[in-house]
Amino acid sequence: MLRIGQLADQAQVPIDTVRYYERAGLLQPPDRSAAGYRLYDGASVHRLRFVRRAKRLGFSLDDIAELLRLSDRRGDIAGVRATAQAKLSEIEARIVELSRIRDGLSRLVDACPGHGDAADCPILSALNYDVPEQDRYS
Amino acid sequence: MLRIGQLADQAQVPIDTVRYYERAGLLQPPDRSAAGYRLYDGASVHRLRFVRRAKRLGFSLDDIAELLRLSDRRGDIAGVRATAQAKLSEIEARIVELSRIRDGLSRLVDACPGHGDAADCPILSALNYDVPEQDRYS
DNA sequence: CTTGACTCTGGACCTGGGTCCAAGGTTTAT
DNA sequence: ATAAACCTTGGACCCAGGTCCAGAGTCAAG
Repeated sequence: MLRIGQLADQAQVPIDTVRYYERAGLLQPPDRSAAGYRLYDGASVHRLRFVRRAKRLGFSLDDIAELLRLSDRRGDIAGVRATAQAKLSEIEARIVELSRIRDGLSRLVDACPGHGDAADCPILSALNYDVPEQDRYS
Repeated sequence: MLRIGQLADQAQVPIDTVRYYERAGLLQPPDRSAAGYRLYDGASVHRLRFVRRAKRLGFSLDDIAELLRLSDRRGDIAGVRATAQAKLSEIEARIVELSRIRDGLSRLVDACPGHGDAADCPILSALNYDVPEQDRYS
C-alpha cells in the first residue's frame, strides 16, 4: 500500500492536487491506516494517471468524472465515445477561432513598418485608436 | 459629455466592466460632474472600443494596457509591433498544441466501435483505465 | 528520546475577467 | 412631489483548478 506522497510521486501530481481530486469526486476515498493516513493501491496510481492523461487531452475535470463514471458502467461505451466526440468538436471550433485571430493579427503585423509615427501603424489603426492630433473619430 | 451608461451603450460593454477597466488601468479616470458622475467624451468611446477589439484579437488586459501605453509614446511603433508579434507567436503555439490534441483524440474516436465492452474501447485503453477484472496494472 | 519527514484537517488564497449587490445620492418625467 | 431611472462606493462572489498554511498528530532513524 502507498501513502499519499508515494502515490503523488508515482503519478507525478502534487499531493494537494490528489486530495483536491478526491474532494472533486475524481478519486474514490481510499482506505485509511489506523492513524488516518490515506492508503492507496496500484489501481489508484493508474486511475490518477488516467485523470492526468485525460486532462492533457483537453478534458475538464467534470468531463473526466463523466468518463470515469461511464467507463465503470460496462457496455456504455457509446457514452464514452459521444463524450470524446463532443470534446473533439469543441477543440476543433477553438482551432478555427484561433486561426481566424491569427490571420487577422498576422496581416496587421506584416503591414506594420516597425518604425515611424503611430498614425502610420496599421495595428493601432485597425484597433481604431484615436491618434490625438488627428481626431479621426466620428 | 456622456455618462457611464451612455458610454457603455455606445461601446457595447456592461457598465460594471467599464468601471472595472478603469480600476485595471485601461481607462483614464474621467472627469466628474458636480454630483460625482463620471463624464466621458467621444475619445473615450473609441478607447473603449479599442480595448474590446484588442480583446477579441486575443490580447489580455495586461497586453492591452501595454499597447495603450506604447501607442501614447509616438515613434515607439516598434514596441507595438513587437507586442503584436509576441501575441501572434503565442496564438500559433496554442494552435499547434490544440492540433496535436485534436489528432490524438480524433484517432481514438475513429477507432472506437461505439458499442461493446469497455475493455474494447480504445479511448479508455489509451487513457489506460484499469478495467476491473483484468488487473492490467503493473 | 528527539529530530526530521511525513500526514491530517479546514479553510484561506490565487489567477483573470468580470458580475452583482446594498445602501445611498441625483436627475428626469409626469 | 414623487416615482423611475440613473449614478456612486466598497466589497462579495463567480468560474476552474488548484496551492498554501497553521496547528496537530505519526512514524522511522540515530
